[in-house]
Amino acid sequence: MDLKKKRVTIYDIARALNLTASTVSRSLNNNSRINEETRKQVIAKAREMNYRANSLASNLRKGKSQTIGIVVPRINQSFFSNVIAGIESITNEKNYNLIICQSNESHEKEIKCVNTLINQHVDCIVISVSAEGDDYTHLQNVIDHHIRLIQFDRVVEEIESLKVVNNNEQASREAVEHLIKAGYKRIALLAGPQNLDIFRDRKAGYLKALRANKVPVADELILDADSNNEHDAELIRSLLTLPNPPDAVFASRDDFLALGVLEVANDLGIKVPEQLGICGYSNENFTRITTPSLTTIDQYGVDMGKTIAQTYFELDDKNDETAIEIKTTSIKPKLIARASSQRK
Amino acid sequence: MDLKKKRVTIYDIARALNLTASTVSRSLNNNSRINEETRKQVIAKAREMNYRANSLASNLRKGKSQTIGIVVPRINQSFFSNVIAGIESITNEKNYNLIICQSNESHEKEIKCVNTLINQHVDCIVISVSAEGDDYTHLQNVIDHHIRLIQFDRVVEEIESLKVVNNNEQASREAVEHLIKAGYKRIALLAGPQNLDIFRDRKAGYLKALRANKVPVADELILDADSNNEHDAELIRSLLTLPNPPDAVFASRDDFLALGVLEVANDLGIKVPEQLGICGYSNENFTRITTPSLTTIDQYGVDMGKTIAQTYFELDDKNDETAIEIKTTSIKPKLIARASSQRK
DNA sequence: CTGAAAGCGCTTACAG
DNA sequence: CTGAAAGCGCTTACAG
Repeated sequence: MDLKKKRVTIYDIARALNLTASTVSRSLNNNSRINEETRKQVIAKAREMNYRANSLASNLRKGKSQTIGIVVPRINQSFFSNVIAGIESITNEKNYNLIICQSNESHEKEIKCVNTLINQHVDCIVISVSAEGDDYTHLQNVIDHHIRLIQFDRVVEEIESLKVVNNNEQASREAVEHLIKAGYKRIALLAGPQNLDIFRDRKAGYLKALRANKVPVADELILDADSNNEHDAELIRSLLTLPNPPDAVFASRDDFLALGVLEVANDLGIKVPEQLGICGYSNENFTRITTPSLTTIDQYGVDMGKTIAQTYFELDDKNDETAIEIKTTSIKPKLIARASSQRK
Repeated sequence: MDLKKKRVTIYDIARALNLTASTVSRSLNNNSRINEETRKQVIAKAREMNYRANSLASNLRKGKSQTIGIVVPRINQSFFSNVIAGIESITNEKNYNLIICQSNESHEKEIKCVNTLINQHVDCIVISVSAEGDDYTHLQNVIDHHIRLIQFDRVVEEIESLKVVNNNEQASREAVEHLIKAGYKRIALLAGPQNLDIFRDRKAGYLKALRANKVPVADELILDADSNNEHDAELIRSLLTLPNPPDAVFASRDDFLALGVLEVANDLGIKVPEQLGICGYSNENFTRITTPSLTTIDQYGVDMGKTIAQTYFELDDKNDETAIEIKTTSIKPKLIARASSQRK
């Protein structure tokens, strides 16, 4: 006993107007040569009957969905929500839809998201991979199903796709040189999960900065933080209570880790920035409002998002699958020097 | 010249196995009485051929999409991202998909989001309306198209749908009574846009608290803040520089406004909490880390999200459209008293 | 347990 | 400019 009334279809409109579904469809999509009079009638009747197109049907027929799927670790981190906003600003004009999914940093969930998007026949999948995991056949799968793949920020090098990234190595190098210039001598690195390229690059930038400035590299000052905030405090505490502790920390994983450093330092009675300099990564909103405010690196998320969408539409215009250059677009991030890294 | 190879369909699998599409479909959906041997063969072959179901087709055929659409003002505000996380935790188990849209506080964009979701044939739309706007025919439209509508937090009373809300009046009353008990005497209210129920309720709670405690109501201490952060600073400055200024502010719109109060106070050299008490709303992540930390109200976003999803599935189980009670579930929010409201 | 057939709501060559 | 017909990839009553 299904009481649901059925929705109005183009056939209902056609019947009401003594036309065929073909004509109704053409009128609604203001496509080919249609009598202007007919079109107006159809549009009016459609409105009157409160008609809504069935995207499932039209997408199935057309073989494309005008939809872009986005997979990010977390939608509520500034960087990712900025990228999403950037993408949206472009797709809105083009009347494309966005399906946003979050992997919650779980590799398993990420695979699920990607598979769902493949099933939904999205035209493009935009992804920044989760910290876990090392098997990327699900990304290859996207390509194999003829869906455009665009990776950003946390990209998997060996998967051949369009990529939009920051120059992480350079930004990290600048950040560490900034700390050196501020007079810090024992600069620790809290690195992100080293299975991801971006975090390896940041570590490389750190090492280059030290070497270029003849600052000795101390292995005990280099620690890997996983993506799980719960373990941050212990890790930081172990670092700051070393017999010969650091006088600065570059929390290259993200600002949440930098905030953790600030909090543990407060806890231990270590003065920031006098006794300890801190630099984070990502320019999260909160970095501006801590005391002292946190030095960090802005990744230009909105610009990255726009670039991603533009890249997609450029290729879509060409529509020539053989000619895709697997190009990587790099955006230069910017050091935001604030109080946490400036000794009086 | 379309070079796209076509995807594998159930017909391809059927052909490879000398079966019919019917049998393949049944095997893949492990539905009815299918020979276990056949099923195993089909599954194996599907995997071998890298088959992916076409959700567009199956949803079109089934007339439902196992998808829930969510429309929120902003995905990167703690409260909304918590609600989304809560919904996700339930829908994940049930293998439902989520389409997340943000209205960016624009009424026009909200209408566009809702219409897109209607066209996509989602089974349910979960929405918290934007601050702008007073015409809600787009919500009525959802119902008219036999899509389940669930409103939360910022609900429109006159639209008959399921609603999951906080008791805003009570929470606000408690917040203001907390300020009174802390010794503040001239408590200002920065209210949110008064076209929305929740902000009217919060104002009502404020007024009740004052009256119940025989604190005089001063009209010049009650200001409406719109949803646009850009105007906050001026508004706050005008309030704090009154000839007879307030000694506390309840920023009932949200914590961003409370943060603005803290910043303007710092600017003006007004000491918080000694000279000025502050209370915000929503328990944004950053409220914990300001100096002083901000008193606020936790809305239990994750719980609200879970309740929303559970409510949907309960009704879905009944599947009896006539018997829907248009019930409203209310969740009691909780005052989080921190340093910004506690005089030494 | 399996097959043949219809149909979900569209769009689009093909005719006229 | 409009119509008739096929088909997108599935699912599901109806037979057997």
